[in-house]
Amino acid sequence: MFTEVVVRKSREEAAQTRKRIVSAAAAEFREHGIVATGLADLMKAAGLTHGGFYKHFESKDQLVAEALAEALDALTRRLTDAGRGAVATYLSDWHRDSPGEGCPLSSIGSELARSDDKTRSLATDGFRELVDIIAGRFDRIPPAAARARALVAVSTMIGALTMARIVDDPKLSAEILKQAKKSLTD
Amino acid sequence: MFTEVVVRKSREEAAQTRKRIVSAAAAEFREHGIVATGLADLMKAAGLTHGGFYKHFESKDQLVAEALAEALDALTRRLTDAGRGAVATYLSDWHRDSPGEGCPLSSIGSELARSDDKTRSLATDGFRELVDIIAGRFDRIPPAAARARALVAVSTMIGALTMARIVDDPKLSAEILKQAKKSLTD
DNA sequence: TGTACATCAGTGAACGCGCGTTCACTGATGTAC
DNA sequence: TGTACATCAGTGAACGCGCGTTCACTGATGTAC
Repeated sequence: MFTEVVVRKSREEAAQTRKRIVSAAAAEFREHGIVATGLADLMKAAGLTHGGFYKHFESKDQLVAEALAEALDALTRRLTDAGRGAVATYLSDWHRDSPGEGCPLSSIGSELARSDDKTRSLATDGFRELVDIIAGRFDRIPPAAARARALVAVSTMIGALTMARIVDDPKLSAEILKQAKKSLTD
Repeated sequence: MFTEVVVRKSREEAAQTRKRIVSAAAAEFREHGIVATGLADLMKAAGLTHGGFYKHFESKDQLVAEALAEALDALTRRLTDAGRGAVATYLSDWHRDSPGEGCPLSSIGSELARSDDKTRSLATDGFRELVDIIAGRFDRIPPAAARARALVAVSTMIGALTMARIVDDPKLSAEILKQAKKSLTD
């Protein structure tokens, strides 16, 4: 009969709660889409009730921006760590099958094009960083040429991953990833 | 019989109404996203009230499928007509600035990956057709190699168009389209 | 040091609203005889 | 042929539901003295 009605957390715990919400959002948005994900579901995924949301964020849009930033940050770190295997990592079966943990430019790309200024600005920064990482792989050609090639390579990676997920034929899906990998891994 | 040959006005009008709804949906879904587009808005765009929707369709999902089919059909016709200019047409400023009239794989790509079987199957067919059209451009190499190259080329086109729309820097957006065009138009 | 009080993270009900879907109804169109 | 009836596209109200957001409240945490 000891129903715990309210438990006020310390400030440190509150900061951790905030991070938990952002992480849950980063996963849910990428998995189910931004518009299709409700705040109540999101807060539940973070282990909270929906009413507390506005103690941490001003609006859903603000959370979208922060979740995108976290997702992009995790991606660029992962690809930087992968080094020469960055392209292969991006175009892997694991990445295709784990939209909730992968590149947001692919999993919510068409929704990002319709998002607000802050979110699009963060997406732009993330894309530029991806281009830089891939350009670093083309170290035998001049930087300007490497950047130009990387711009196309990243576009190919994003398009290929998106299509590999849309397509309902596993063989075609595998072929898309394989050919894209092959063409980008001279 | 005579009555079967003679066009019955009301039924013909109903058939036209149906087409108008599908066309309005094809535009609205591509412009604002599938989930974000309500049936009431859609029917209004087609000049009707929302109640009549289910006289023509079983569900929103069925309309999504038909609207996607129309959008893909218009795209493949446009690119076929463009001939050698297919890639340039796809990666044009006009296409970037007209998501409601262009390629659905780019404008609603991430939503299609979460759509039902019928819709994903249609998207798969559309993608295959695009690959065939682009493969036709590579007529100096063996068909199998041309197809492999086209698979990557179409992925690049879709990824580049998606990113050109997301990015908030007009110069970067133009550069994405330009470099993708350059790399695909040897 | 202990005590009084202010702060504020989190709860759960409630707000107005729009969603996809259903339904009774209308009235022009199509059919039967 | 005209008349009676059936059909059905389209209307507009209504359904239950979930949305983003607001709010009164709780009670542990943090602060002042």
